[in-house]
Amino acid sequence: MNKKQIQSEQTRKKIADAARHLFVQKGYKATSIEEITAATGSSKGNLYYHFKSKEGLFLYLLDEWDRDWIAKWREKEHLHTTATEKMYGFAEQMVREDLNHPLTKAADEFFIGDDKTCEVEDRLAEMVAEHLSFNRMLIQQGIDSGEFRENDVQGLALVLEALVIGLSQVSRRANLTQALETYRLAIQVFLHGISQNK
Amino acid sequence: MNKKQIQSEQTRKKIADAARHLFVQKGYKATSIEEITAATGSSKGNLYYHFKSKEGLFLYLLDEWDRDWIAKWREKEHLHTTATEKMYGFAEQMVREDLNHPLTKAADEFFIGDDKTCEVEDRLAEMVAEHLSFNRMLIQQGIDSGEFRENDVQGLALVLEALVIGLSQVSRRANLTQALETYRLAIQVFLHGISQNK
DNA sequence: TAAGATATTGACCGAACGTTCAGTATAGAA
DNA sequence: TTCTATACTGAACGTTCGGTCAATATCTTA
Repeated sequence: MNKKQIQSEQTRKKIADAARHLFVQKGYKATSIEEITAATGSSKGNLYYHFKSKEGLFLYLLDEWDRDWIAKWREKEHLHTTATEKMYGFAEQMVREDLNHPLTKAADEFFIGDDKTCEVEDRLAEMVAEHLSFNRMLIQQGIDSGEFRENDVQGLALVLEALVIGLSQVSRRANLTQALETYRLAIQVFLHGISQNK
Repeated sequence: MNKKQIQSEQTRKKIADAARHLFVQKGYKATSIEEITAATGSSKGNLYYHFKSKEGLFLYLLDEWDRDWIAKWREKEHLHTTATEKMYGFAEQMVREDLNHPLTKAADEFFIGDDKTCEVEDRLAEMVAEHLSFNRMLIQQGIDSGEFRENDVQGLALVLEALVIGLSQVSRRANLTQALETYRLAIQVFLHGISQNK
């Protein structure tokens, strides 16, 4: 690869990294192009040379995030045998790789806002569906193995999604160990409940 | 009261209602003053005659919401005897009175955003603390009565808060019956868990 | 009814933001 | 070295938005 191509790709990566960090920290709308370029040191025009638009940049980050997440999950999934273990692993990856990932905060802005492009809307709907499908699979697995009680799987998938989204928001300003603790407790509650009658 | 005063108060209420509806539906930033005035039929200047600023309007809505919520809760609290029943009642009120209340969506925007006034920041921190305190009380009550297993109360309060926040987001585009169902299931899971081993 | 207080209007302002573009710098090809 | 495609710059543009204000309408009071 050319020296120029390498440098170009580095710049692209630099912009993407800075943007990801800012989107995650401040949300989509609250992050300005100017801030992103200020964080990279390169110029506004250069950002638009590498990315079609702000939406396009965000979309790129979503895709990247999605690919990374699934890859990392597949890497570690086999370490967990039971569905219960998988659930804790799921929570752990959520916190470790992903605490405050772009989706949680920014996707919501897109869903509600009226300035979204069809392309983004479709992609987001797709991602939420994937999430719910993932949750359903995880839960169904536990039910099949007898770990979890028979129940409304779709409903539980939704509840789990809600829990994860809420946890991400509540933990946004917490440090990693605190967040991990809260996530673990949440999953523990989700799995075992707090009811006394056993 | 004067005819003029009555009309003025009606206008004020009309603006507040429209603003609440829009904030709840679209979030804080995404809702423009122009939209609010368009929804009320009155003018921009008139809004600024009745409210100090956009932030002031939002703050007013938060206070109003808070007062209403607590009043309604106190009204119905005695109907529930056990902590378990209270928890369901809590969820029901959340959905019925409050599905997508201003706090959930907009408070998050304020917390992260850098354009917040100290006054708003303090008020929001106060409200979150109140929420957690409320949750703690509810949970502690259940533990004292033997309904809930002994556990980390502060942590559980945080988890419950996360659950409620997440549920509100997930249910934003659902109808009331669907939302109620999801909330009930979530509380049921929170209370009893999904684990098989009893 | 006249004067004054109160309520309402909408054009306007300045700042912020996403986006564009004419121009410059640089690395590889010829 | 010269030429060209690629990488990059930053001033400028159009739009949006929160907020202001002088003018006007409406109601109360004396």
